[in-house]
Amino acid sequence: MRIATWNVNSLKARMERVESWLVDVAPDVVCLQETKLADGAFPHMAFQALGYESAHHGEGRWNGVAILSRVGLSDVVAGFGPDHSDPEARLLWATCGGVRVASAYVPNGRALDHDHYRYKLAWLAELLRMLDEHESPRSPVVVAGDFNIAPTDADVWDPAQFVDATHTSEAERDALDALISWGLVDTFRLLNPDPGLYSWWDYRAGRFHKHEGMRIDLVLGTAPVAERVSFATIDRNARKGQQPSDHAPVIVDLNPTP
DNA sequence: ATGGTGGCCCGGCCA
Repeated sequence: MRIATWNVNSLKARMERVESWLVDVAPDVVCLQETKLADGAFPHMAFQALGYESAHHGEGRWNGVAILSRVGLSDVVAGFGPDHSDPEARLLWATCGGVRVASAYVPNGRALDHDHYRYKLAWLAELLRMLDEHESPRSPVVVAGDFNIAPTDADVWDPAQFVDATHTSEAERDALDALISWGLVDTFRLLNPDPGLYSWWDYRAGRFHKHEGMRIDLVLGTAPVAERVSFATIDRNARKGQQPSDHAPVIVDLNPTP
């Protein structure tokens, strides 16, 4: 089973690229972030024509997450569940091919002294609470998306540029470590230990061409998922050419269940 | 160099 995550930075602006990428890469499950669409504008039919069922949780102008699947899509839950509201559309769950999948768009944080940073930390705590209450680390669970956190300094081209900034702060990394301690594994890193592997590059200052980016898009999986990982890559080709997203997709292949 | 680019939708916010 091939599972991928991609922050598309507006599905409306990216739809042609996403469609040709689906044909080329042939993923079984795709988690999308930053669709920037209302639910009524989501192109379910276009994805169905390519063989994918889809679910979307959006609010229009900002945020928006989706899951595409050609291995089944059921038990869809938007956000943190009915009893725990989130003012923004950043989380969507579905069961696909025997795996409980979440598409997550973690808040950016903006700045360490900003309210949005406190929202980011609270949001990550809510995600952990939801995992604790509804999922088991002994079951196949994937949380994939744009975490807006670089797990270590090896995931940042120049850590000095992020001192006193978001994405690398101790509290953010502690929150990510709490998810890992719950029982999630950074599946990409299992097969790709080298530094300098990034999934996001700022549009400005030619960062992509200078290989100056960060690895902030993660496919986290519980042990029953991690032990099936056969291949993992970041699809840098999708960041090239005309009108790319500023993120590249992360692709992880799982062996069949034994 | 406290900018730069690109998305929203058309002035300013957000990443």
